[in-house]
Amino acid sequence: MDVKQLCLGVLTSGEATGYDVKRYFEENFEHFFRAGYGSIYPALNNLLERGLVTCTEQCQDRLPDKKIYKITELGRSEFESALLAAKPQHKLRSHFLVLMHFSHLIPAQHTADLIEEHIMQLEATLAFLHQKSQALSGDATPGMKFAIQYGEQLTMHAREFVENEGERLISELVAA
Amino acid sequence: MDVKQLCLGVLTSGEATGYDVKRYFEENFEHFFRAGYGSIYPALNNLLERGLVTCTEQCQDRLPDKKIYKITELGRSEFESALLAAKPQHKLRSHFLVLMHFSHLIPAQHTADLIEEHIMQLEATLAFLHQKSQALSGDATPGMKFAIQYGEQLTMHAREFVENEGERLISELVAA
DNA sequence: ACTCACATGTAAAGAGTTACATGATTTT
DNA sequence: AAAATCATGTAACTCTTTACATGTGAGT
Repeated sequence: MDVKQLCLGVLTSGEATGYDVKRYFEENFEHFFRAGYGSIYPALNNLLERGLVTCTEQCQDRLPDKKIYKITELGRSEFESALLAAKPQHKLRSHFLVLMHFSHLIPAQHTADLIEEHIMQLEATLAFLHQKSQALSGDATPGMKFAIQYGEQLTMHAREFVENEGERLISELVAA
Repeated sequence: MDVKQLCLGVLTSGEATGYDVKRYFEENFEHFFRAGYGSIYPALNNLLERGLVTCTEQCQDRLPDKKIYKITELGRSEFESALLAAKPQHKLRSHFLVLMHFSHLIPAQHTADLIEEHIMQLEATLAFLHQKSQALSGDATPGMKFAIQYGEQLTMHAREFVENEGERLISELVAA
């Protein structure tokens, strides 16, 4: 499951430009898989070379040409194989927790600031996912709902933990 | 916050060999930051070159020589600066959620298997963190406890979510 | 005047993972 | 007899991030 395959996956729900694919990533995968233009555009060209997608160039009045990508039958079966072969990895990479682990080496105020910043980030994510979750339309599949609600619930619990235990942590650091 | 800096951080709590550093990663950072020998050994050599650690070679009877690394004053201040400069990123990368998002493209049974596998992984992590959390000794700092308990709590909530909503997801997929 | 949305890409650098390579000792 | 623990490292590969490079149109 790399960016190439994810782009293919995005294209299973319809034609899209590289720009559209990026937006799809942002709107649906933001909390568990991110990709920038620097990996999406090369990925689409790679899929094109391998015949997994086709590309139609559409000239636009004053804007640059659009390249509209469409998945082929080969691409669709390739994606389905990839789904069946993929291992369900699930990994957190948190500098925030690294910093908390070493919080005895920094001023307590700095730790407090980091915690507050982290809570604000969690709240932003939560606001986004909550709105997504509320706006789930009929064409969202059960799996898509599951992925969004997973993010929503877990982010909620993370905020709760960090709010409660964060305060305790600060007071213990100040006391010491 | 890369592997080099984390190695430096590990060495703030005492001398260690590359092997020891790896073990420290496994026992303390497993749920939020992982590193293999392939990044740890080169990292330690880099720190040595930059004078942030010193190295004492200790011959052993029948085993290969040990290289015992120790942080220098320069290393210590470098690490503290790194802690102050680090951004508290916190990112999940989940192929599991990708697979759930696209679960309408695979057999319901496969989704069920993936969910079960994920639950088992969560339970393994939970068992590990729970034991860690229970065994927290007096020399664990409040920050270290925070990082472990964060993992424990969030993994617990994740398991709860996946157990409940996973079953609902499967039944919705089967119905469709 | 500035920023956001639209639109596409490349190149270089940085980071991490995996496989390879070696070998003794202890435990199962 | 096999696997786990101790112990170090390299090389190739994969992957991602960041910066660069360019430009219009609409809204504030």
